[in-house]
Amino acid sequence: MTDTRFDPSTADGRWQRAWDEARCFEADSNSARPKSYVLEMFPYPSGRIHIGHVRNYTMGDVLARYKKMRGFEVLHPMGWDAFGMPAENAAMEKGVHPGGWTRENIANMKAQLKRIGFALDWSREIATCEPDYYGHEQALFLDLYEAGLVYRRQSEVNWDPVDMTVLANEQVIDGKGWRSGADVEKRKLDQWFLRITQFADDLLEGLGTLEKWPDKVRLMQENWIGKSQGLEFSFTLSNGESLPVYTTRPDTIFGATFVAVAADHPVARSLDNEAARAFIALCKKGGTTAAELETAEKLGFDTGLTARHPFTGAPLPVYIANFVLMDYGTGAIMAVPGHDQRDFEFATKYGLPIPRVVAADPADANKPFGTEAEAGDGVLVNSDFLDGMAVEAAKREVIARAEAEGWGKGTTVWRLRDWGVSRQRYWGTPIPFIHCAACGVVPVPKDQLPVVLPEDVDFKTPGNPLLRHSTWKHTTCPKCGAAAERETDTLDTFVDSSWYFLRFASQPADRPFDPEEVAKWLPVEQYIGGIEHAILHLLYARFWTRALQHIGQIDFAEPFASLFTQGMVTHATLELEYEDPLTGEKTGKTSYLLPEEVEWQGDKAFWRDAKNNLKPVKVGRVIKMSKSKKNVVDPDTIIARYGADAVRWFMLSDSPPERDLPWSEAGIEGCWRFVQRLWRLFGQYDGAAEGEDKALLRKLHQTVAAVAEDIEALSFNKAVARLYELASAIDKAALSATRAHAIRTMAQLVSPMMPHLAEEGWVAMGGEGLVAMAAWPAVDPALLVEDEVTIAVQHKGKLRDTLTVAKGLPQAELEALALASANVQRSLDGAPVRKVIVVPDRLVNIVT
RNA sequence: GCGGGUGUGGCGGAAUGGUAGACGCCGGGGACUUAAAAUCCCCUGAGCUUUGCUCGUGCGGGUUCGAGUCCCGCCACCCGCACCA
Repeated sequence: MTDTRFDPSTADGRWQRAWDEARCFEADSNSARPKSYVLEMFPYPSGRIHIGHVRNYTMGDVLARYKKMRGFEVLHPMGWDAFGMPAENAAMEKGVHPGGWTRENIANMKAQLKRIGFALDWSREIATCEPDYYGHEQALFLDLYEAGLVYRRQSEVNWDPVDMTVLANEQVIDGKGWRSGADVEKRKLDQWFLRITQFADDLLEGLGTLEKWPDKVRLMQENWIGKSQGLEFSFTLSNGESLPVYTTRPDTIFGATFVAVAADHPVARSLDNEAARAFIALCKKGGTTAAELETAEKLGFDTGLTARHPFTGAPLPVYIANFVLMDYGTGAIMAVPGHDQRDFEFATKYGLPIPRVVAADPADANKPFGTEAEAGDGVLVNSDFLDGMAVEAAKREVIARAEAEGWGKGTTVWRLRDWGVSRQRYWGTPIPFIHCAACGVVPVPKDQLPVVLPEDVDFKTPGNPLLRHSTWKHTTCPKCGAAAERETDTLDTFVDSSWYFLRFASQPADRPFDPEEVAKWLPVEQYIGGIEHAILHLLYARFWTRALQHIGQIDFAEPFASLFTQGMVTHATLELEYEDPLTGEKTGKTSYLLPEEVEWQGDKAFWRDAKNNLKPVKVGRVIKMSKSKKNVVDPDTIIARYGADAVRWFMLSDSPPERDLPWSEAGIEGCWRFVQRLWRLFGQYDGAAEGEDKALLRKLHQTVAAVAEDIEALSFNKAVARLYELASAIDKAALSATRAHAIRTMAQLVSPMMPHLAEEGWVAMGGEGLVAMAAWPAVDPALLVEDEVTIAVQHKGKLRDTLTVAKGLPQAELEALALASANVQRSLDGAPVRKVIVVPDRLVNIVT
């Protein structure tokens, strides 16, 4: 066999073509094998595959290839989350068409993915921006409309008054539009909503069945749904009107010292008062995000109205407050400054009283507050009939009294809000409705779908091109035939990603999916993606699946049986300080460098200038790779240099997959060396060698079992460590039939991770067919157990000695051996033994 | 601000409440070579009075024969917050 180096530049492409020709990775839904659906979150086609994608898809690929070797019929598809803002930004900045830009990006990224050797079923590829995808989405949207799950109402958006356009939250920077720099305003528009709140309880309950989801994601979703029990009641205002409020802390009702309403609350808007209008206008400034609202300084406006306290009859001042949300509860609150931080800050600012009604101990009833509210548990004080009660009992008591006296009732309130899906943008799925002056809002008949986006649009003027288009929106009413206008809002791209996993299972031309095929493949056995999707995407996909179940199109509620959230790929930032070209002095200005532009000497980085001088480079913090910081590596560059397998191996090594992975030149070099080391090992395969090596055989079987276990647990870093150990054991072993067998088995074991090298070695060692199609090696359980164990001997909890003994040695013998140890005797130094703890096959701890 | 997570040698990390630091990287020493690259072997948490002892898993407490692991209180960093995907 050859002793030259493994050459990925020729081998990678050769095997990628071989897999394509054998159509290895096309899923056959008629197969009798057990099925396994492995899915990674599909990418946005930004133009280039990011190293984070490589990590994500390598993990899924290892699992998919492994499952195939274990005899499963594997569905491992790939597609493109192809609608969204970046395409429109590119159109505005570079004058390209969003569709052309997106499709070109898809072609580039697909070629990149192919070069990494992923075992993907490209015959099922989808792009959400094509009418043969989004047309079916429009049909599903109409189905949900018929089921009463779609409605329209007014909702706030970020409005840029200079660009005359709606801004996304990320386009609002410090309350100003990112392009215009103008102060952003909140503006109300008629928008489309999905009734996700109808499934709130169900989505919450369903979390309990998702045993293979990370606890943290389930907890985040639970908190997001935010089920709370509270009291809804109405204050009578001094003008005679009634003001409904909702509180989750009815127990603290005697601590209420004021009432606050949202800026867009009817009570606020009805004030005939210049100062009030000015204050409401002030509240309209700034963005719409929760983070912004909650960190902004608490501001209020005294309406002059008072509200009558339901128990004491005291008049409480009514404020308009910028921290009260119209979307949650009733848009009005009873404020209890002692026991709510926001109310506390507000009361402090406006000099309102802060009484204590909950104390850790009844004796602390008049203990003053520090600089913060106390939201914790305790006993009610200063609260009339509630005094002495625990918080929970007091909540029940107040609700019971309110209900008995008829002025309020116990209510369940959800933090979860309905899903606003309207986007005032071009590059998205057109919402299939028509506005008719006579008939109102009319759905587009299904036989007229898809409503296709016009291609002839321009982005020279700001705003939605669909609104400006000369013909597109003009149509006729499907009901009365009169002239009418199309809806110009498009759907949130989260809608596109809420059902793509169904379309992968089957792609009929006349329907969104074939229910029988979906039943065969779904739910997804393993879903892999970033933690940043823990709430929105995953909750919306769960909702959409439930909605389809609700209308009888599918018969399961949860799309993803098992979820894994992987960490990011990170790298230090590299900064070079400019020097004045004439004087050579530092200018204080710096620029970021790409990792490939620096040279390392130990942990110091340098940049080589045009005159071949080395300039020191400042190595910054290790952070998520981002284009703006230039701390990125391009998958194509490193694959060209090291081959796909070394890159794949790096993605799996060292860092646990759920944690961040710091990219390093030294690390990828190490992976490259291991690729070559395995290649040399394959070269040592000798099919004619004789003799058994029991120790190596044991190590081999232990490794096969452990690697299988690690891959199934997605603990790739541990599997990698095991394979390093096995490689070292084989290296050290003398020539034998066992050694040859182990070398050949190694090709199978690394095949999910380094498939090109594995194929090349497999064929060189006379393996039949493709190793990608070979079976996973069998394990002999008898070879997994060791017959000797090492026992730790401790005295005073510290290690004093170790003993190597036969497995299963009785406790009394272990104890005797431990006490006989010279190290133990020296440590004991004659002290009397009080107690000996023996854990069989593990340790002996002597207590004195 | 609210919700969630993470923290172990110079670095990435391993460790069913039971020998902390597996495995890899970096570094040091050696072999091979005219030389280099490549490769192979050995060493590599800190300190000390070095057959061994002490300290050591972000910080401060606690439970336990025994704590990286369990409990309480902090600190730092990361993710999400509903129109980025």
